[in-house]
Amino acid sequence: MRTDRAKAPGQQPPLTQEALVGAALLVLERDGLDALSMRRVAAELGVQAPSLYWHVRNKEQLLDLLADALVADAVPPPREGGWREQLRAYCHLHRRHLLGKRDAARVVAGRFNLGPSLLVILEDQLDRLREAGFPAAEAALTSYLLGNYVAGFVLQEQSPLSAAEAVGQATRTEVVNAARDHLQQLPADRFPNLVALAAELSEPDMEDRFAFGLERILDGLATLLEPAPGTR
Amino acid sequence: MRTDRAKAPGQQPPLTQEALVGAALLVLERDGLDALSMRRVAAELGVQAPSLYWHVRNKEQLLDLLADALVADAVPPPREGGWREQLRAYCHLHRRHLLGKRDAARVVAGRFNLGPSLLVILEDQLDRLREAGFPAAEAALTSYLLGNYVAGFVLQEQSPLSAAEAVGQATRTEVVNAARDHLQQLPADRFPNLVALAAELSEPDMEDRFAFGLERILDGLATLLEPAPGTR
DNA sequence: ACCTGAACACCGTTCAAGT
DNA sequence: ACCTGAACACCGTTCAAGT
Repeated sequence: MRTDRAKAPGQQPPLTQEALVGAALLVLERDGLDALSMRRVAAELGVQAPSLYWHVRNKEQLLDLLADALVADAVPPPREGGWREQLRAYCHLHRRHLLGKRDAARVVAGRFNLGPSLLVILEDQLDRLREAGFPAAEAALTSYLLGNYVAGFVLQEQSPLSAAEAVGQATRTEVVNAARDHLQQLPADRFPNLVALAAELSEPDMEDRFAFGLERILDGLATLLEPAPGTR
Repeated sequence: MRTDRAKAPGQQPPLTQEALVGAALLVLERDGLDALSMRRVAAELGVQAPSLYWHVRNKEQLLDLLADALVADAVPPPREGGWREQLRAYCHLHRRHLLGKRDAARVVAGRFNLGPSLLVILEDQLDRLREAGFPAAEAALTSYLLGNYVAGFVLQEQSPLSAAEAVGQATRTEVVNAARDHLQQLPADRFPNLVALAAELSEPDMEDRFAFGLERILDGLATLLEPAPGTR
């Protein structure tokens, strides 16, 4: 085997943080997060693993940098329409963006690092929110809420449904069917709702689920911004 | 060293899935998720690592079981007050419950396995939602939304703020202060909102953030259930 | 300043072999 | 049926040593 070295033909590009992140992006996309090791990133650069530690404190820091790189090429929606339309577009784009990159949500979710790319997005979002009339504190809270919602949702969405699927021993629809059957065969006296809603619960139309949650949040933000007539 | 064996004085309790899960819970609470290895769980049971594979397909399956065990002792809120109060209480309890167990959100979030304990909670939630007048499909979507929100939120909340904190080289307030300073020193012409909102963005009053998002969601569900007067 | 070799202390998982 | 020993193919990280 011995594929460790001589893999990258030209290793003239100097080893920098950006080079590490580029290699990490490549490994992530090609091999997935579980296979993303320091050794493999190093091999991608034609270098030994310990060399990376000169440019990066540890793997966690590399993952922080990777997370920021994953949102670097996100494209904000056009600045037209009301704040609702803009936030909706923002979230749908963000979801699509994460879904387009392998294991992206697993890297991004639960990682609070204010990298340069994220700062640009955050600034843009806050600006739109302020312009829409959101007070400062509420704008910050809203931005956090939306980012959290999208990342958390896609995390679920990108995760294997079960250990069986993760290991490739069952396809996604097999798992879904098994789940529905399982729910339907529960004792109807103890779990009437699960039995009745077996299909809705097990068949994950993620598009619908995402839109549902997002519209609830947008509605909630609307009543915050424009309280219902007669409330004040 | 050799602490592998003879650690558990009585290994008479037969090796079962429940025993594995119990040991895994113990290791998780004591050593954290990063230290939760098959070998360590086995050691906890006075047994060799390969033995576990007789009772469990692989580590993923053990984590699935662990995730369900983590919500097994969740206590649903009292069944009094309107649906809003009940859902609010549900989510706050769920958050507190996850926060109370080390790395719990990291195990639970992004893992969709319908274990027995989760089924009980789901049934109870659906029942309350149906009783409150939610149509079947909306009840299922709402339950998913809330579960996703809480798990995703706590995942962020329980995660280290940066690689520095993870490695114990900086305290949480040090990281927060550094983040605030970083935001404040950004060029004010390009990042006016980040500079202005530096404090709000970097000082994470997680209690507030959680409540804010939750109230928005509840408001959104309210307008779904009881459309604003004059809308129809 | 930057990279390598060798090593340490681990991993998850398989599989023949034991009982 | 259930557990062990030994092994395979890996990990992240440190550190002296090289250039």
